[in-house]
Amino acid sequence: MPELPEVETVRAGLAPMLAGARIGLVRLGPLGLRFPFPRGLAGALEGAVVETVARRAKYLLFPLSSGMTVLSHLGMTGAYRFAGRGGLDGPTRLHAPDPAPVHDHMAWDIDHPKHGALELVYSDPRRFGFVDLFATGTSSRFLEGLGPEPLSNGFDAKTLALRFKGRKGPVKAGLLDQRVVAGIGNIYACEALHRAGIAPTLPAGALVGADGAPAPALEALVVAVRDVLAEAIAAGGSTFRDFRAADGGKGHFQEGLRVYGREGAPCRAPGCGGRIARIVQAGRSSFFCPACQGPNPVDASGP
DNA sequence: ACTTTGACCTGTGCGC
DNA sequence: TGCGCACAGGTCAAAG
Repeated sequence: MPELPEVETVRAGLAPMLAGARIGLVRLGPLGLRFPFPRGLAGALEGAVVETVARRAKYLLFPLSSGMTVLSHLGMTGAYRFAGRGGLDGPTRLHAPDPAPVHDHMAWDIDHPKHGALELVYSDPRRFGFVDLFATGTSSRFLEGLGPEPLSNGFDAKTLALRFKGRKGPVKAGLLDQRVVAGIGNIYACEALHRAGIAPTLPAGALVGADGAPAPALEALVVAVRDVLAEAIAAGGSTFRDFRAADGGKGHFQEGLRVYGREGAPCRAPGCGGRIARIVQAGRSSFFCPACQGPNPVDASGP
């Protein structure tokens, strides 16, 4: 489910309640998540103060006063919510989206200097999420090799050209490769390609000139990626199916989606008149407009 | 070295 | 109404 804008929305929702809070009792479900909970997780959390709530790519990071950092990935269906401590009558529980206790897998009692005693609950029906624990200042294996943050200065056409050069696979797969650029998922890959007018099937390497310089379309793609992610963050993410922010609220960027989930609907590009198509690439749906995307922007000046 | 395909799970929505 | 199937925002490991 959650891509960078949704994870950022979760981060922003957690931070005011969690940063500065001291963690009390930690409860971990017996099933674990995608992987078993790391050994020592509860011990690292209990008694520690959460220093900040940070994000890298689609990962949430909780650096603790104990010198450890907890990393959390939401998978497809992971969600955090706050509840009143110890039962159904806490005030924040009222905002929770229909709690389904069988899918609650982790809960932290927390004590915040301003907000008092609360419980932070992680639920994840499909259990594709996972948690890691590492010493602050070292790294997690999940963070190794990640590409640049797409909204940072480290992401530009030059660095993208370096990673796309010679790549024969489709540009859609290139955008989803977290080593190329970190945080883009299926929705925003489709949206960015549409905004840049690039067919998802175009080989990534076709956006790089023989001299390694980025083609104009690649410059456009960088702008499109930054724009769509920034707009989605401003809108609180996309609640396509079941994404919920930590306060239980829905994002509303799905209204701004131009291709994702719109198979058969008219293209929203001004004056286009095409219809959105869906194809499957690498086992995942790609939505695009055959009329205004590609098929081959780089060869426009070719033979 | 690279790219594609399962596998991991549960829930939902659709066609029959 | 009920059943079976396709599909879902993720990543990793194995197979090509």
